[in-house]
Amino acid sequence: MADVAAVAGVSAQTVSRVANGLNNVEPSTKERVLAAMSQIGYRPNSAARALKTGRFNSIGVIMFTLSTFGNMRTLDAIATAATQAGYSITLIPIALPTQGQLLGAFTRLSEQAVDGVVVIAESHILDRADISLPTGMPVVIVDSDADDTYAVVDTDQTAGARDATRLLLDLGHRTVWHVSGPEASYSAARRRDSWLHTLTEAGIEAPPVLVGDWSTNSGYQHGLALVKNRDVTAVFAANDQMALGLMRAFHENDLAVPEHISVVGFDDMEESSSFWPPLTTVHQDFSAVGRLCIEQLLAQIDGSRPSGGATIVPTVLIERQSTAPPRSL
Amino acid sequence: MADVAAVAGVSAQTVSRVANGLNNVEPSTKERVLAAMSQIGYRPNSAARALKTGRFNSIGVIMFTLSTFGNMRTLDAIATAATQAGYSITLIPIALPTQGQLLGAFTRLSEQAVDGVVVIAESHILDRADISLPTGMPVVIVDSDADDTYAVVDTDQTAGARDATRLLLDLGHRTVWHVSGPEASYSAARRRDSWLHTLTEAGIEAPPVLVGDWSTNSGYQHGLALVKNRDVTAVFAANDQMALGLMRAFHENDLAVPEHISVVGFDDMEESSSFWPPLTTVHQDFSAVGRLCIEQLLAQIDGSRPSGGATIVPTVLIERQSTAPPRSL
DNA sequence: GTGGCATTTGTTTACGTAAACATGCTAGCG
DNA sequence: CGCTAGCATGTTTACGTAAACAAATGCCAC
Repeated sequence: MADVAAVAGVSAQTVSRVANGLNNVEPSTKERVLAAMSQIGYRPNSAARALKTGRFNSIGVIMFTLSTFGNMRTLDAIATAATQAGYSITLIPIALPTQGQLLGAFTRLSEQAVDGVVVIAESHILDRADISLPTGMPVVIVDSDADDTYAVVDTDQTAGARDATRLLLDLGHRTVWHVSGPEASYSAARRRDSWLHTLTEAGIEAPPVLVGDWSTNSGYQHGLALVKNRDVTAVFAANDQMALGLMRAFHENDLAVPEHISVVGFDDMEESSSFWPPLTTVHQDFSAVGRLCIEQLLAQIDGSRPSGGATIVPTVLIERQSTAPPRSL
Repeated sequence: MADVAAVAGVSAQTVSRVANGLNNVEPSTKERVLAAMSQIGYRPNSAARALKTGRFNSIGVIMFTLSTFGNMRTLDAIATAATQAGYSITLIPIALPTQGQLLGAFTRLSEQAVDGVVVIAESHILDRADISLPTGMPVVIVDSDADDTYAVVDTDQTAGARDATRLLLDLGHRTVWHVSGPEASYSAARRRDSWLHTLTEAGIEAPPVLVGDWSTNSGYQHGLALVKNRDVTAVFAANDQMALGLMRAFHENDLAVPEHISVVGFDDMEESSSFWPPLTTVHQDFSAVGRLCIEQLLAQIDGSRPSGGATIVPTVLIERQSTAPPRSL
């Protein structure tokens, strides 16, 4: 900066003003400074700027895995919204959600240059008392328990699972089986609870929960088991990938979907409409989740909003061709 | 830091030494400093540290979209590898790969606190003379043209597409149709060229290229058109999603896969083994690509390696149930 | 014509840290 | 016993920037 100032024949402060686009600079001076900048190849030093202003213009995102569809889409939306607001994204992935890993990530993050944090946790781990973010750091949590201290943004898992279950009941199925996500996942738990509640409310005793791990293969394995039970006419899978695995198992055993068995998923991946048959599923608006995360976080950062409270994004049930009334009707 | 020093009764420099884990500190002193740190809740200021050391311990990633399978997997691998090496990831997404957007991203990045950049470009845009990274910034490019100036890491698109095409020819198909990725994509171009070359080499005149956009739906649309041409017995799609769309169109029109038509994809998504039928495809090792990116970038950062040169990651053809000899055989 | 105000530019300072250098102390050796 | 080497610790300084304050100029109203 000093070099630029020397070339342009002005003070460093004036260079700073030009760099920051302040308007109280004579146009001719500004031009001279800009010329000097490009001549020298001046690049502002963000470290120094951050040191001075206390702002980093960056948002940290802690995730357990990028490799699930929902997390990826959420990250995409967060990144897009953050970029539009002039923030960049600092990504801190955690391979295994062990406590040590998480603690490490938070420590790292506290040393990182971020103005706020989005945690895409998918588990109960945040409840642990021994884990804490640096005091005063704005936080928004996605897809996890809501401690009142933190702001939470999430899809309406409950309504989505209820709609999926009801659809199958309304079609005339006597009961609905459920392939859930893993035990540790909070959204899996909520989908399962809502499914259970919907059945109970209808006076139906629920069949045992089939616990999967979100993967296509776990759906396939449960599908192979279900094939042996000819009473099964309707299955609600907690995500589209497991629904796909189920359908593969059914196909391989000559059980037609939806003629013999109806299948409903959750997520509405881009591919789901091209599965065979096209999958009836619960659409999640990941873009809205990401957008709201940034919105809330920025509000916390500029101090215009307290940290607590939950924001729920509605779901939409998309009926395609994997659901039909049971054959006996 | 000054507060910590005061509480511990030492100088700020000693606090700094403790914070950086230097060993030339008396154990008792160290203990006192650590106690003072946790009492005060001291967090090192990364901006000041970066300002002083010139190192940010962060790697920038410029991407056009997170929403393709390959980009997401690559990012995941990059993030994992970077984290293990003690670096965090700064993400800069670009919604539309227009020149202005890209320029803006590079400008932003040059102001960001990064020690190096990975560009996941998927297009020719980098060739533009008017776009340049800050001089001296280490760069690795994935999935794009190789200007000799930059290091490039990429999947062996050519071998993958050749293997896919050859498989179909070896099964006895008289020709192989191709649904390509979008014009602007470099990897799409290479897969198409390799398909074309393989056919030509076998003395077969290639059918017209069907240009898709990676999406399931574009595969579906081309599939609907292909159905009308009963001569088509084999299709190679440039990614798994388009292959899925193709199969949907074939199913809807009672063309059995692979009995009537064989389909091969590219990518080997997790879901592909559960498509109906399970998809024969070309497996890409995205983890290796990500790992190599970071490896090369870190080597550039510590100065142990010049910037040029390409690294190619091999592919593996995975035969599943979407391919078979043509019916006439 | 003079006082006051707005506008542009310059000067000083501090952000939190780590490198470079300086100091003081202890131990080991002849 | 005195000298030096080595180690723990302290002091000074600079990284690049922007806020706060100061100064210089020009303009307007009375």
